[in-house]
Amino acid sequence: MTSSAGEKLPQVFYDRPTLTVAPDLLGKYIVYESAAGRLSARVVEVEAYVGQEDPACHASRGLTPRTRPMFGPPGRSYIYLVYGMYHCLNFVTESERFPAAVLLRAAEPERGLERMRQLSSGQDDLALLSGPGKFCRSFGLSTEQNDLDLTEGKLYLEDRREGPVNVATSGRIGIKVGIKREWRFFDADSRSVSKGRPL
DNA sequence: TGAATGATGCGCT
DNA sequence: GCGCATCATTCAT
Repeated sequence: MTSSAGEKLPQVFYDRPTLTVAPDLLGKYIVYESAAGRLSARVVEVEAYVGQEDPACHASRGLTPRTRPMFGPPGRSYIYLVYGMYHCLNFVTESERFPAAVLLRAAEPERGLERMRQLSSGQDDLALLSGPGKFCRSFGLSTEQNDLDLTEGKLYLEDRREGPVNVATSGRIGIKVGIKREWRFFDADSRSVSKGRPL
């Protein structure tokens, strides 16, 4: 195939318990073959949103047009608009009909830095992808990329078989319910994790 | 600390 | 159907 160094993560990677997939995503590479060139970044911060019993999960209010991707098969994208101006990218996990996903919160830029600077002018390179909204803006992602197959198309994750990541956990950020659950996972050695509440 | 900014979904009529 | 409170955020003041 045309893949470079890494291996595209297959559907079985996503078809596992969300709390297993989330920390496993740290150290993987998100790749987007956009019309303006190839963008890639190393994932350093994610959050898990698991099922209808999780009050912070969008799916807690049932199946709606917006949340439909989460109820679909694993290995697809779920992108939505938040606060009227920012987009958030999630990776759908677990089997079809069980709504769960991992929110990508931060990454370290790798390829396509010029393009990212163009899309998010005025940011330090290190801050380009340090937050869910910033990530989508710098990658040029919007609801047009919602519900894409991450195992087939231009948006996907790569495993480069890096060494183990120093995984740390904390409560999730920016939500009012379900805060007790320590379902935020980040690379403790990365300087690119998002701001937000302290640990 | 709060303003920007708009789709979503709930609770009414 | 219609209106309004709610938001998995960011940046400027």
